[in-house]
Amino acid sequence: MPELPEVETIRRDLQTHVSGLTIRNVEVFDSRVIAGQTPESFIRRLRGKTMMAFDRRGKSLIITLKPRGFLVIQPKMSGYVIYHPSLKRADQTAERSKLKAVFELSNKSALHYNDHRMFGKLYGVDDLSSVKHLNQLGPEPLAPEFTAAVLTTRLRRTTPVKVALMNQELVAGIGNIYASEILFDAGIDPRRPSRSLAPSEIRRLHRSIPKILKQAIRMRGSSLRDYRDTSGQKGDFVRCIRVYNRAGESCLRCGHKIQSIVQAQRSTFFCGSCQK
DNA sequence: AGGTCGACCTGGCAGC
DNA sequence: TGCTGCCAGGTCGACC
Repeated sequence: MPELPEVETIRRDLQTHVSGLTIRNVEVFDSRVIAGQTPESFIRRLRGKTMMAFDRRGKSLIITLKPRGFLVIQPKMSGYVIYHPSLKRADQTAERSKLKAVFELSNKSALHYNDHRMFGKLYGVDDLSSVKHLNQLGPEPLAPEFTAAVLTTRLRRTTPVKVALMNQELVAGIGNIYASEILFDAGIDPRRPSRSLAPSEIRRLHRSIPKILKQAIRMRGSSLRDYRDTSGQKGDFVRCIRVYNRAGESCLRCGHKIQSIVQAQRSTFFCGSCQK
């Protein structure tokens, strides 16, 4: 799915294009994307509300509504949001089979929520505390509070460091691509128990996390398959990827073959020579 | 407490 | 040209 850099890209785009616009109508094409309520109650809750602020927590987008309420979008593996400056009929979009919900806005523009695997969720709530996963998220890795000391505490466990980085309760927003890329950048073997990292290694990791995430945000994220930004464009970070999905290819730093292993049921990619 | 595993879904692609 | 099996950016709950 969209990880932190992709959701942050969507957030910035929406803030630019639809801030202050009112949701005139909502259409839901598959009720499975609506979390915790019927599509009818979701629609009732959102209709007539004005989108005032666009925030991100981890991999979730949080839209603050006026006079009250929030729209939370959790795209998971394959969700993304497209902004259509002029209203289009749903059946005229190229994304028809992926289109799960349409938000018609006050200036005749529209937001389309696409998600072909349908793991993603849309929440319409009055109170953010009712969105359980948001309350369990660890610190934001780009916030000043995310210090090396905080990271040290968070990594005090036996879990392999790659698995720990992907645990949203320890740090919010890092997924499978960026966990591998961050560990390559820091020169740390993903299989190491996270508590075995020396202070100097934690400091390296602590520098690599924002470095890679910010670089990915500048490149507008990674599009391996589904992900698109709000104008339908692919993210460019794929050009900067050094290990993810490169099993058997040469390490761009040392020339050794990139290895692939499975950790916590997810593929991990690393260079056994550069990462110790 | 902390780890692993199946489940949730659809579709693209490699290999036969 | 099918068909089968595997794989995919995430998370949750059941189990050990």
